[in-house]
Amino acid sequence: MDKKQEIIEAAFELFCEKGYHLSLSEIANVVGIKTPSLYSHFNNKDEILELMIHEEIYRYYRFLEEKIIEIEPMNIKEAMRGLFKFFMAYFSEYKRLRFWRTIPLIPNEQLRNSSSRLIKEKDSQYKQQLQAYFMKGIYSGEIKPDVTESTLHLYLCMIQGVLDAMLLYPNEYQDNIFADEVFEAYWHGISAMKANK
Amino acid sequence: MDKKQEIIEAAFELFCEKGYHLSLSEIANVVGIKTPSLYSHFNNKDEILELMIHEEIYRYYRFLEEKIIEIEPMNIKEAMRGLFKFFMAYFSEYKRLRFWRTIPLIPNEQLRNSSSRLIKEKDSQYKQQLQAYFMKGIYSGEIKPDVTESTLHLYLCMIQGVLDAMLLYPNEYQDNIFADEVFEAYWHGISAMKANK
DNA sequence: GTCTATAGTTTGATAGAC
DNA sequence: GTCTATCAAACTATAGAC
Repeated sequence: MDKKQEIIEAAFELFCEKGYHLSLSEIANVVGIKTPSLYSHFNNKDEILELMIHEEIYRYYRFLEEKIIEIEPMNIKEAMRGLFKFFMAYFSEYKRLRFWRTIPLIPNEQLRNSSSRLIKEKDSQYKQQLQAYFMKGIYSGEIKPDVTESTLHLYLCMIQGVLDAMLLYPNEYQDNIFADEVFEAYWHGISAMKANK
Repeated sequence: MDKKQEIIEAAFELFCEKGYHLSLSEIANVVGIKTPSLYSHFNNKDEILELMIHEEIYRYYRFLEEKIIEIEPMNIKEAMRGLFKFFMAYFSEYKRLRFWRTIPLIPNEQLRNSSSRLIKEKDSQYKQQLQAYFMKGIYSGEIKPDVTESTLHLYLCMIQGVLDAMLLYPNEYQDNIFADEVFEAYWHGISAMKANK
């Protein structure tokens, strides 16, 4: 494999574990070279981190876009459940949870900002698509007609909240029973159906 | 003021900003002494951090317990809204948001575990109280009778999710309009009242 | 309790041989 | 591209004078 890519992947693993303060010597050790050799591929530490972080962000949103397309033909409940399960599946790898939670806490302001900005851009794109699906669910009569778009925000908050629980209680929320029940509680609140026990 | 306490408070500020890798020289600088003088008050860096972190955790849950008692006589909607607003008020100080989000990511395993354990203990206590209030709301007819206790988990997830948005988008979600609307969307889903638009 | 001086380690980064 | 040798800086921590 390309050495440059190997370095980036090692940096990813270490970043998930140690955050911004991963050391170049650890990276070099993982890929089997000495620290100064890293400088044949990158100009400095931040360049490695920036490339690695942006790569994972793009990768994640590529997955998400695929999923968004996949759920498009479904009815709104199955679509929202499917997307919910996508998040649970992606973040069932604990290191990914740590990766995303670490980004807003990066001490290097420039790197933190460039990463946060990229996430915001991508976020607003897929949320617009989601918004459209949601409205369709209201028009089709699957969702109660009197819900506001804040109900979609509630959905997204719910997802973040479940991920938080998974971060604070690793091992305990792996089975996803907790997550599934929270989703059902959410759906129960917005469903137009009366007896969907 | 007690020098020891001054050190702890300086450590808190710096921890919120830089996480575990705050340096002793920065702490010493803030409180106006030289680095080695810190060792007259503490045995090592981790001891400062552990004391500081545990102190803030206790402080937070003391506030929370007070609030829990305060909302007890209210009807369930006002109680849940009041508690929600408590979280928003406490975490409107950005550094506190960073403090709590940093804890699960502390690289020092021992410190991370001792802190996480304390949080879990305190969490389970207040969640039991909250559970009791919630059930009361169901029995009193304010909450739809067919909701499960996962609906309470949804409430807690919602709170975490709103805080996440505040962390990723500082400045933008300060006004709390977003937060209030999400709460209303939540309540709308569980309220027994039909036309509470 | 606070200081100066200092030890011992690790870090990110560079120079230059091969 | 990778190495050895090396640098300057930062870090936690200790010894010992006052």
